[in-house]
Amino acid sequence: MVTKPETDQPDNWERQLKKGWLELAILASLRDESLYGLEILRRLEEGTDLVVAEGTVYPILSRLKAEGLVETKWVEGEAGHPRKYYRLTSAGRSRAAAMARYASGFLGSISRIIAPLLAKGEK
Amino acid sequence: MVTKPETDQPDNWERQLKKGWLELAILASLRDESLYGLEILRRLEEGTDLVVAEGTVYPILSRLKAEGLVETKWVEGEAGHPRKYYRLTSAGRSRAAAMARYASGFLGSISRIIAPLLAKGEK
DNA sequence: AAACTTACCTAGCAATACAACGTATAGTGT
DNA sequence: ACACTATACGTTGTATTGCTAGGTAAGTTT
Repeated sequence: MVTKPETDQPDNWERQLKKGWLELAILASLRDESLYGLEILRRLEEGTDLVVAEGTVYPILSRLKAEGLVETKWVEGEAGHPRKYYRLTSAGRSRAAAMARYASGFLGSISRIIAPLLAKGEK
Repeated sequence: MVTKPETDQPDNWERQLKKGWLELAILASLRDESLYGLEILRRLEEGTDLVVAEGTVYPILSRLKAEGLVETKWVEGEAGHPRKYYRLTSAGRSRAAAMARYASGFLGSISRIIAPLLAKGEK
């Protein structure tokens, strides 16, 4: 019989809270400059709580391209493997702005909800 | 040939951004009082941007109970159908506090990310 | 030429949210 | 007695997401 952890994924909910926000984070990281895949990944690790794996970022980038929110350009040289640089399209820029506006309201709601839970004494 | 909307679900990403946060919102709504299913749903509609359907709330409540985060009590009278009241357990209270702490940091990250996107002129 | 590094990509799986249904109890109208 | 409505709880199937665990490709180092 295998000792199988039943509810022993104490940070499962952490993963779930991040769902959907990666798309916004990636679009936001491309606002001012073109970046390539792994570079985006590193920006997210440094600047946010959104630590992700490669297998997470690339599918999202493919999706964004399929939706016409970003466009790509291969660049050779500089490094071993050629890099695929991603750039926001105008549609991507609009989407990023719309998501940011929605997110702003959403964050306000959540802030109000969790305020009482953050009071000292609640552990 | 069918006229099929390709990327015409303009608010699909809205749904995705909410993923995972309902659990926190529900736990938070139960902090001070016991509520029953539909009452929780109405609180969320009034107090937050988290407009949800019944088919969304009940499975989550079942999950929370299975995890031991809430406990239930049937109450008859008052209304037609007996109501199932949900109450936080001590484990649920701890979880709510932990999620709130994590969420607080997460909200900060997202705020920093989207700040440039909210500047006027971005539409 | 073998090993390492950087970079990109692709199944298959688990978890979530939702629409659309179904069930149960009580009250109201005729 | 019968249909109708309102309230409340529950379930099934589908679409979407993110992740683990692999694989491919190009160039540099030893």
